[in-house]
Amino acid sequence: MTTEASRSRIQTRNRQAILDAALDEFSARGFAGVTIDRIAAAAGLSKPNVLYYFASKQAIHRALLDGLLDLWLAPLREMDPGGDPQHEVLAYVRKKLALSQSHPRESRLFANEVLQGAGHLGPVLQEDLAALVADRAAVISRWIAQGRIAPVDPHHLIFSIWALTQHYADFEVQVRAVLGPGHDPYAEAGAFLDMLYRRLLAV
Amino acid sequence: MTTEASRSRIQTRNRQAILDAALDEFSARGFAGVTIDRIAAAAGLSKPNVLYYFASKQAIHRALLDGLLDLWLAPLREMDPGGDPQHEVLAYVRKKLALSQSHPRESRLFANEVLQGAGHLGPVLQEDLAALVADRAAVISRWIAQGRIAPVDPHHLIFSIWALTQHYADFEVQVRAVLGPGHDPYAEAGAFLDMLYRRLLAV
DNA sequence: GCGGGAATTGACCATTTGGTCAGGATCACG
DNA sequence: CGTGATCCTGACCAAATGGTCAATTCCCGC
Repeated sequence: MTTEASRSRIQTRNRQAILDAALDEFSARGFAGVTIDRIAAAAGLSKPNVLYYFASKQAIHRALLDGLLDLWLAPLREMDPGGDPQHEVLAYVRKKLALSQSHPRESRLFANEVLQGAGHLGPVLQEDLAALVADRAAVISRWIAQGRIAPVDPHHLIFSIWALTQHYADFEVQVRAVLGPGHDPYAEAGAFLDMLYRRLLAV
Repeated sequence: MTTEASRSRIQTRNRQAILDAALDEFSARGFAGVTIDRIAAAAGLSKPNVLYYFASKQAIHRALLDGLLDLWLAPLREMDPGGDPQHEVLAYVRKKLALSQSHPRESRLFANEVLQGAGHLGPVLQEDLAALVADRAAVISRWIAQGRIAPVDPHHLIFSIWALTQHYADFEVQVRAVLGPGHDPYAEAGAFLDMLYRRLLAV
């Protein structure tokens, strides 16, 4: 097993360059649309050298996908069952939107993957993801039962947050085409979503 | 120019079979992930025969994309500026959700395309789409000015409708993984979205 | 500064794939 | 039925691509 510490400086640098280049490529073209040559060029390496660090194109893709779900779900994990319901949901929305803004490539990689049937993510989705959501949905249900937020379907509330926040990363070209220049999509989205969830959840 | 009427029965049938098979494939794997052979097999034809009907793989893809935007935007076009604001928005949401349910492949094809930079759709997006949205945003702004719905950013209101409805088609595997069996995602989504937009727009 | 493992590469290979083409089968129609 | 146009196919090609490998260069600890 190659541990993180056991890697030389060159290893670390080149592996990182490859993963970064690959994230660019895969998120913008999908798995099949990418060639190892492109990744190599973008990383400033030769093709055989890329294959010296990763066994195959698949392996690069997998390395990228591993851990992606963790990053993606972190904000949901951070939702505090003991906090103020309305504040917790709004905080989640804001964090998720910030994630779309700071990690649009990851968002698109994820979208590409799910869109195309989630081959590699499939099992993880049904286990980890479903479990986490079930847990959070239960928390939200409790808040509703206590009359602290308005009644809504907790699952679809979560879906709505995913859809609304990821939309700005995944459909960025469309958003920009529609808004035209001179707009800050994320700033406007922040205000809009804040208002939306305030009104939706107000008792 | 080959007009619709000038096509023989065989032409019509085979072109249709090819487009249908290609829609399956492209929506599920993206442009690069599809081979002409796969399309041919799915359509029950040989590869050269497919190329007898379409000049290239690109041509099939383009044929699919042409007209897609029209289908996609039809419900927005149907929004009646003279109607009741709240009813018009809710009707739009319902139609768009119904479209996701009845045409998930088209939704995913569109998502794939936009996600990957909208190469072919790009120009159309900036012209037709931007113009239509600008027009509808103006209508919504008027409704707000008249105090007939609550104040919201019209552009982001429209984005939210796209995001929330298309999510159920584009991320279907995720939605199903989270909900588990025994759920009717679209029925639940219909109720949820109805409530969401009622609360958002209530004066 | 040197020895050995790590890093890198040019050349190469097999397979896949988009696309062509010449000819054969089939159909519509007089 | 016959004939011309439409429809279809097997065989083929060139380019692209994932991946291999032997040989070479580089780097780091001694």
